[in-house]
Amino acid sequence: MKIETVAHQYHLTTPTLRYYEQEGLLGPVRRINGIRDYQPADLERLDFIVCVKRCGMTLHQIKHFVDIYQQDPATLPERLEILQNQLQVSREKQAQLADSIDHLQDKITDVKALQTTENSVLS
Amino acid sequence: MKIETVAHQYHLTTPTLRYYEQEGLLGPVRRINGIRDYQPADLERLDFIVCVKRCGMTLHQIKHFVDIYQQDPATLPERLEILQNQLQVSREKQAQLADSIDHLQDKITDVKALQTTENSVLS
DNA sequence: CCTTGACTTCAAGTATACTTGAAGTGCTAA
DNA sequence: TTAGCACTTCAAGTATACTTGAAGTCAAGG
Repeated sequence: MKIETVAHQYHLTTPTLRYYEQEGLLGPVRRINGIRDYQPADLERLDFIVCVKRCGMTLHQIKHFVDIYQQDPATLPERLEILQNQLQVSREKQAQLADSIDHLQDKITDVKALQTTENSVLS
Repeated sequence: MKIETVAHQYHLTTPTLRYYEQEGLLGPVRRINGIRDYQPADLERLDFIVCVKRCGMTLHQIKHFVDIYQQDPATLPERLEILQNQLQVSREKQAQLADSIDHLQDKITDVKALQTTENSVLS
């Protein structure tokens, strides 16, 4: 699969994909002419990248993970620890976000009340 | 209330508070000697800043909001629109985060399964 | 054949949000 | 009174994540 197709499917830009590659997060094979050819395994990894990035992992941390992902068996405990750690962090984020959304709703209610007051003053 | 106290209470640093002020998000009164004195109204605004920042609003957007907040009544519809817009964005973020957390949990299950396989191979 | 458009590399630029450093002022407690 | 700490300003530096620009290659269609 070509870079443009991948970019489109993942709602990314082609420079972003090249940037991720430059940072060591991806490494699609190349055709003879140098053109990137994304394989299913690359897309699977991209799924993971998009997922953990949304959870708040930095590209640097993601790189470390994909690095140890290669050397398989010995790194399983570390991989588990990283993922569990990230899960905890993400859950905290989730709780904070839920809280902030509540506050935002309260604020909206306040503004709506103010608007009503405004209208009654004008009438 | 002094800057250090505020920073401590909001889990921010004093340079961050000064930076927010520089960006026009806050404007605590000063004592004669120039020292910032945060009033309850400033803390309320800081509550709001922390809240919408967690929802994903940029400092730039926050500044715009606090700017129109001053000139009160005419800006009520715009304020409402901004808040409602942000609420929608935040809810999308929330949904994506929930989704990513699910994937993360699946990944953890996978790694745990791999570890068990590893163990059974070794035994 | 030659233009068009997607691909390539590499370097430099941008946006956001802080952080750090230098240099100085002023209250407080030994 | 003097040491020390928190306060001040202003400028410059850092981290993260891209984005943009320049210059060039290559395959397909008119």
